[in-house]
Amino acid sequence: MLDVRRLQVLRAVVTSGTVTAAAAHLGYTPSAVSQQVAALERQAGTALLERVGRGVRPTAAGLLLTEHAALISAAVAQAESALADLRAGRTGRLSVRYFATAGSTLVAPALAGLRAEHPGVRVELELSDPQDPFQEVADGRADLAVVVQARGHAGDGCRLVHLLDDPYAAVLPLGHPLAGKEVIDLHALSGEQWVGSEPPGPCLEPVIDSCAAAGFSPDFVIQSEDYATAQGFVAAGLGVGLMPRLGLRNQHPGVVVRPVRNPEPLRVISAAARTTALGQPALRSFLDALRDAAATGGRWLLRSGQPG
Amino acid sequence: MLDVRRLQVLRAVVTSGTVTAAAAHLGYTPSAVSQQVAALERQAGTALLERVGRGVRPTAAGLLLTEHAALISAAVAQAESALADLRAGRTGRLSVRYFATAGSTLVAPALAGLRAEHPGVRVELELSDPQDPFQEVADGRADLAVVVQARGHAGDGCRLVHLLDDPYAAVLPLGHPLAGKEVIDLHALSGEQWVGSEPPGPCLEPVIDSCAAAGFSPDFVIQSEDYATAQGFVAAGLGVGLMPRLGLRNQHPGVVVRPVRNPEPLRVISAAARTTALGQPALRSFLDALRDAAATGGRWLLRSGQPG
DNA sequence: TCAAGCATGTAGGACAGCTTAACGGTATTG
DNA sequence: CAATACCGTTAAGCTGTCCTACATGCTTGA
Repeated sequence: MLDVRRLQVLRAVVTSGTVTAAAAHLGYTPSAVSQQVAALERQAGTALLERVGRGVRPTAAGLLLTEHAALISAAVAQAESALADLRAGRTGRLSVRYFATAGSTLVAPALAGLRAEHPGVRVELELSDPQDPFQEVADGRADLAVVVQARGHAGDGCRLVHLLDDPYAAVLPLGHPLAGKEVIDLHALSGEQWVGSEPPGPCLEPVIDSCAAAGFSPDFVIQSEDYATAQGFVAAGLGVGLMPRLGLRNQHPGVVVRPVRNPEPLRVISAAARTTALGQPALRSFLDALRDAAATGGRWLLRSGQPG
Repeated sequence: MLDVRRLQVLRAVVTSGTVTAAAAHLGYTPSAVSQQVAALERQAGTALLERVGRGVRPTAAGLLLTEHAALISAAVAQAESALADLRAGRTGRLSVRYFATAGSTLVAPALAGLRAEHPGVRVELELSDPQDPFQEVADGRADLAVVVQARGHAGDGCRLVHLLDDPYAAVLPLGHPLAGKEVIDLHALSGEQWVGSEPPGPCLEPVIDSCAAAGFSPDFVIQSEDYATAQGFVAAGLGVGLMPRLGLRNQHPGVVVRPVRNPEPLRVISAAARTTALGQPALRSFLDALRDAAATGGRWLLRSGQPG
């Protein structure tokens, strides 16, 4: 196998014309260069330089290897350039997992911010069950996930970045007796029939826990899978519901939304990424953009919390 | 600058999947491989491998560098292949110098032989003044020269390979008094008017020297530059000449050619090549072909020497 | 819980590679 | 034509690199 380093030395000699000039150019002594070329000749099995007068001239084999050395050097330079691009975030891939209600408020503006800062980064978005995108991140199948923080989840080489506290609100049909109140005490809903709006998981937990804290257990008469459908059930008078604010940005005309207290259920929305991947500029940029989006989104949540 | 050797180690790890397997494949210990990758990570400024469970997984940067390592490896392999082709004589360039009368008898058949054995070798033929193609060979402007050996020419890093002794013959006009003899004594031409057939140089020297040995100095009444024209002058009755057999393969109808003796002038035709270039298979093959052509050409010279 | 396998550190020794110094050869200059 | 300066090469010596042997931490399967 030819030694690439020695090929570069040969190239320096051939382009410089003399061993001494090449040595000066490389920061070596002429002796070192001469020895390197001699070693390369031993590897190649052929003379590569011919002494002529006071200097040297490449043989046919030497010229051939010099040309190829240039090609190899270009390939290495290309690798370095690609690596630099990747390190600087000018290129690369970012695999992002998110869940439905986080899409429009958090992911979409964050993606716009990333695109502005790192146009060369290709983002692969995938809607995921909110249950365990952790594993996908930890396994490396994804680089970042927007998740609803569950109780037991201590990061597994993963770093959780807090984005937003998403409060749940009461969703009542128009004309419901409690619709007149500005803020609803959670216990006031204890006797109602309930429309469930999410499958068991981290999004349902705050509801169950808060109701338990208020001293009752909700009586689900129907179970929906998404908040739009659940609002339809509420509007149809099947019952009341508790839904997170992020799921209520598109509000059904047949329902009223009221803040809840004592306690106010919350779900914590975070971003998860591998600790090792945290150095990537593109990922950091996306995280920052997510935080920005969460801040503005949070302001909107607060405003909508006080209906006027 | 990225170390190419370490890139290959990284590639082995990524393709093998584990450090241990890569080490076994490379003939190293896992520790050595791990250290090499660590050093490469230091050079690259980024993590390239991530520990996952019991093995390792390449990061985005690691995967990128692995792909580029494959490209670089291919470039090196191509260089090695090209070098092997050159060494084996499957490719390359051969710059050949020759002089006019050697062309048809020596160079042409030799070239055919070379083509049969090394079809990939490109030959650059150039008609040269026969005076000093030595310098062109020594300087590397040519790889091989067919030359007329001069007296003082001790090779200057050049090797001379004897090809042919080319005897001079007397060229007489039809009806010349000496045309009836089978063999002509050189001294018999001492009183004649002479047609010179070559400029001063290694081809003229044997004529001058032989005449001096025969006790006279030729009286040139006209000087030609080539043998065809010189034969025309002889046929026109301007005088007699001494021309080498190789220059008489195309014989003018108005002349007769007779062998000469006491002494018989000779020019020695050799091939010159740099000693350092003597290892090239293509050059050796061409030299062998030249010797073959000289042998068959020599037989022809002998036959034509005894006109029937 | 134990054992096997993997990756990764640490210490030590072998090797490669660079430097210094000296030599043979070549072109330039007086 | 002699002297000089320059170039490439070689030998000897030393420093740094790199690999091995061994130990450790960690993960997975029995």
